[in-house]
Amino acid sequence: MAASGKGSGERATVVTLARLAGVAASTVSRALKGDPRISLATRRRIASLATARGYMPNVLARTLASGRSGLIGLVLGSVENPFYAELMQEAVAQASTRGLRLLLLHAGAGAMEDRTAEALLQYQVDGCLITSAELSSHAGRICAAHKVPVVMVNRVPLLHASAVACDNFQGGQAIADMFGAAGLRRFAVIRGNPDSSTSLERERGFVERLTADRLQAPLRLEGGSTYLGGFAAGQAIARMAKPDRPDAVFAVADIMAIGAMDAFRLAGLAVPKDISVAGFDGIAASSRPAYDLTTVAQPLHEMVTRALDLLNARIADTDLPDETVLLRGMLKVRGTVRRGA
Amino acid sequence: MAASGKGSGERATVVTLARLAGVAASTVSRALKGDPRISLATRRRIASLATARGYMPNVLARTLASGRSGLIGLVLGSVENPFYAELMQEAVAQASTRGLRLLLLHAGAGAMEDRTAEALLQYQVDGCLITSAELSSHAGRICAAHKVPVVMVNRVPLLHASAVACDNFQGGQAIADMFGAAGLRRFAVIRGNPDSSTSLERERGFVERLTADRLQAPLRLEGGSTYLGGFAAGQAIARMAKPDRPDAVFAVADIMAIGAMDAFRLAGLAVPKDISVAGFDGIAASSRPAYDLTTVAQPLHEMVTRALDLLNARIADTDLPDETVLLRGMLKVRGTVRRGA
DNA sequence: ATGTTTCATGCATACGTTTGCGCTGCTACA
DNA sequence: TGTAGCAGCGCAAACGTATGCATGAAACAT
Repeated sequence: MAASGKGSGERATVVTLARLAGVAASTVSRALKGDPRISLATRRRIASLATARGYMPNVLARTLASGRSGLIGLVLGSVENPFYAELMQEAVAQASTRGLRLLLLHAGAGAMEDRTAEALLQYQVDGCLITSAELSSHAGRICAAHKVPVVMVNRVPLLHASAVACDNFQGGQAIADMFGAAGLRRFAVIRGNPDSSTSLERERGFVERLTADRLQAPLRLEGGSTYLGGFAAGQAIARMAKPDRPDAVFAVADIMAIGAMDAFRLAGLAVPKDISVAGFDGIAASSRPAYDLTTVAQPLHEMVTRALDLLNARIADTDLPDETVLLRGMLKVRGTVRRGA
Repeated sequence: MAASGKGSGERATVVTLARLAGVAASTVSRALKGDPRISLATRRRIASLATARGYMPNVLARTLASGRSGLIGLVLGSVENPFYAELMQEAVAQASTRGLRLLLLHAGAGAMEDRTAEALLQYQVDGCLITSAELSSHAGRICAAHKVPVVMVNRVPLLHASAVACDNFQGGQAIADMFGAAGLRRFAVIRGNPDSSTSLERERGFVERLTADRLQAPLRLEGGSTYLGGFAAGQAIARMAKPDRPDAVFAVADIMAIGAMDAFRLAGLAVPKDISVAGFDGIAASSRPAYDLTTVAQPLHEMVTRALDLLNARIADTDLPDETVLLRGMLKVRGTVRRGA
């Protein structure tokens, strides 16, 4: 049998199908969409012809004619933080079931920004999902100028855009409450990327709740939202004299919490006996027995669903007002926090 | 007024620019490409007009006319293994500098395969990078039928396709040599996904070299290329009575080695004092002080470069024969292997 | 001064699809 | 029997770009 198996050589188009069916190309186009103006009999005939010939619509041509590409730009920052890899995977899976495809764009530094934004326009994306802190303002502005709807994920919008995020503030508070209830009294917070609203909100929720409860204000260490940053912060904490040393550490991202735990372990500090640890995100690694990390898990599936909903609505109606959806994360108390009072 | 309609709100097209420059659209098209047939003066004039108007070519229209989309399909499997996340990031970065964009496709189970393959054709991808074991045969066949060049990364081709991979066999041998030189004598290998040629080759290299050196054939455990699989295998090993227990474990992927190390640690087994461990891939986590894992690092950057080169060549000339590039990995001896003889 | 190149550009058409509008017949109602 | 209404379909014009071929003019050689 021939390499192609199906088609008799040429790629099937609406025109070829039309010729075969003895109708006009427009009829084929409409029939394939189930347009009720075409009789059921004709629709069936064309449909079976299409599958027989292995017809695949040329999405690009459709875009040109209709203005809709079915393409969503997914702008990623670094995926060093596994949370973003998980987010991406979820986005790909859900977009695919909705018949959307993702154009993957990397938001590197500086000059790349323009290239990234260019691509968004050149490929006529219908909308855009942004998960990167750095380029949000620039690309966001460009998208707004060209009427491309934008939804930020895990970010609050700095500009004209909608957003879906976890209620980071509330999550930070929840951690503070939990530490307090466990009888912990000396705190540290490992901060994230200072440009990320997400990190700041988590920290703010934590700190404000401690203050409100008249608990000691936490020591603040920089972690930069990376494993290495968390590790370094953990080392710094481990080096402190016992009386000064915090008995509970909140890292505003799991990946940093994991780094800190590794540092503690290497320094001979036991978790949670000597020091309690909590993170935020609920990445897969947090549930590994080796860490069993207490954390606030982000509702990843729901976040992506809502983000695509928001985007879809704004693609259908460009004039919809911006909207921010805040979803509550789920506190998962696991083994890294000392029990009881 | 209808004739002029110069409103800067209008999206600039070749036609718009042509009208403004007082030339034909074809001249604009050629000028923007730097076609030497157009005089330098005209080219300059049009170029400046284009930037002034913020002209962005419509890639989709270009594709329709020229047949080249500049789009590369990137077919991913699960990114549970961080190696693939790193690979993806590298691919995005390099593709972007070459002016290629990536259409992200997820290779889920079963039914998704068809949807995935459909998308490849519908969006007229110029070529396709496949990193997923499961769907390689199916999607590969479809691509071949439609003359879409395919390059497998980290896979050897089962079918009509080119490929770039690390020399997995040689890497497995290198691990065996290193274990032997360290005086280790009782071995275990934690196997990967049984459908993945990569995993099998690593294992084969390891086993054959041990055999060739008249060393004991290794115990074989299943790890399924996941953290959890590695962890379970580690637990199984840790449960063994000391005299039977291997003194060296080769996990054919770092993520499994890390799982096994966690299991050892939890079981009170010290690495490398009680047991030596080696992995394969060189993922970021392997270099963390908490693991400091001996491994064979894959030349990620080089692999992606070669893969894109292969793809480019086959896009330019569809009749180029398939080619498989094997790159040597780099053995990184770190702290998880007992020193000396 | 005439014929021949070379250069710079325009014309037309193609790519595959969508979509507004118009054209047939047929049915039904008066 | 005439005519309005409607179901079913075709025509043709987009969408933005690329490209083979034709064209006109200038430069060159004869």
